[in-house]
Amino acid sequence: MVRRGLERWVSGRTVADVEVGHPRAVRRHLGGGVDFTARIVGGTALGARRRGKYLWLPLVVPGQAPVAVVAHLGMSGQLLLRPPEAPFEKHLRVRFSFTDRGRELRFVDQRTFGALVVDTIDDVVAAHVLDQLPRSIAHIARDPLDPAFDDDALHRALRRRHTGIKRALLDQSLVSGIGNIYADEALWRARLHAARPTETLTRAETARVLGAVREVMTAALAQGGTSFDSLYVNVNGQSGYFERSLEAYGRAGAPCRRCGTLIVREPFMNRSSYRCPRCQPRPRRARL
DNA sequence: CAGCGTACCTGTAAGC
DNA sequence: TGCTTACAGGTACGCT
Repeated sequence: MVRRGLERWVSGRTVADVEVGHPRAVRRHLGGGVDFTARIVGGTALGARRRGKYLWLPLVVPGQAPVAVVAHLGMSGQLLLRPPEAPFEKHLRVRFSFTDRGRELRFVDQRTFGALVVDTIDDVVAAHVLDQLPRSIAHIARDPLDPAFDDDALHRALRRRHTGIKRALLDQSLVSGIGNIYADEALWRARLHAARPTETLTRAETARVLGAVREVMTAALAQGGTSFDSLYVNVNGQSGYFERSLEAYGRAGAPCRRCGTLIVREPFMNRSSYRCPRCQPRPRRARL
């Protein structure tokens, strides 16, 4: 959704100036804010791409190798398209203005977990810039809704791993786009415990998990989608999804909508997991 | 090297 | 009422 909005609003436009208002927003850019700006001013955006939780804008800069502005929105990040005269948002971190003096792109991020990087794109034939992955996210796997996602390869990768299924689902190098909430929802649907060892997963179980992940992502996408009909690119695609469809996440003490057993909350990696103790019993050999 | 724990940050909500 | 503490989230890095 955000990607589509970006594509529509930013494609073909040339960056006039960049203002980095908060150094933390570019902390993963090695050259710092000055270099971040220098590398993209004068560059023209070719489109907008996404992989997992990352978005990027491939840019052609005259006299330079193509680059990409790579964004991770973290939990609270937004990319907004605002008139230049619009008052600054409280948590405005980075501002991109364009030579056409139209709407500027603003990166707004309350909790500062999001980050922007200017990255190189390897081995580029100019015509294929849009197909290349920026270097910094070369390790990010496809998401399960990607037509090129390989279900069988994931199954084999899981069987090779020695960890719990929830940890694996959160590992963006195995499968991308899944966070704590989607993981809990998918595991509830697939009736699997978070600590189920990945090396013992059957083909049918992997298929069940993948099917569940796809259902959750599709539902979230459908409900989050409403937010982008306004003139800005909104990101908080979960707001609508939160209200209705959650079956496990955040429902501690509430009855499981399949069997009525009370959902429990358990500590997991310094945060929480939610599950139905009856539908998702702890496996004899658990890997958390 | 694979797997696991933790720091990073800030607003909200619960607890005293 | 006002202060303190816990919690939420994804990633990168350090340790075993």
